Amino acid sequence: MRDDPKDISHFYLGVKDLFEFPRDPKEAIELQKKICGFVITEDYCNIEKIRLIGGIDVAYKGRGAKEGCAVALIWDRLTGETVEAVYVEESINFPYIPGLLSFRELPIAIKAFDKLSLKADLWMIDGAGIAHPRRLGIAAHFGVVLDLPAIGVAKSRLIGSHLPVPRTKGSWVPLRQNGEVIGHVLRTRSDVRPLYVSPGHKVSLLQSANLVLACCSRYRLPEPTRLAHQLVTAKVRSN
DNA sequence: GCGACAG
DNA sequence: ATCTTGTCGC
Repeated sequence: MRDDPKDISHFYLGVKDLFEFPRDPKEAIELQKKICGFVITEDYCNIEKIRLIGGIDVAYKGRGAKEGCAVALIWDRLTGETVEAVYVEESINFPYIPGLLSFRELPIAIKAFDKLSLKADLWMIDGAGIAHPRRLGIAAHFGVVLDLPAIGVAKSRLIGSHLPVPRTKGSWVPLRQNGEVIGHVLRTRSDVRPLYVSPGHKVSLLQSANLVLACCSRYRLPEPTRLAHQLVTAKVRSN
């Protein structure tokens, strides 16, 4: 159990609400409504100073298996090297329900996060940030709960609509819902399906896209997420 | 009622 | 996410 509330969200919600993961979908939705009000979509640090970026990915053993595996790692943006990586396993009970992904993967993601000894300046999470029905995708939930800057990097769309994205790397178009911009559809590689990037917490819409693009070299996914995915996949299929 | 639907 | 081989292209 945690006992180190540091900001407004922790002060008003308390560790009980923040680290609670209901089994009941109805309760999960109510909790999202309660937490979403604390998401911050403004930059909380100089982009220039962001050097260590964290990445987390979850994998499952078998088809309907309940065993989940997760890798959390910290990638150095300047050297392009992974400075630390940890692996954890845990049974996963909550089912996959569009809109409630965090209640399935956040528990094990936090378990992996806690195992790290180093601290990242920012986190990139597979899935949506505020580009979510209640503006609390897994990346936003992660950010508020841990009080850390986070960005949602989804490989496909959950909600929102957008115009076609130019086919060249670096191009992007806003992702919107009812006129409100909730993220960006970013082309991280020419002629390759774009990514759906949205702020998770303490990062703006513009910087979210800029940072993800800054972490992409020759692959579709940004390095932190790509490397984490590569590691869990290797781990899960070897055991 | 009928589709859509992160991982 | 997961079940799966080869294959087309830069």
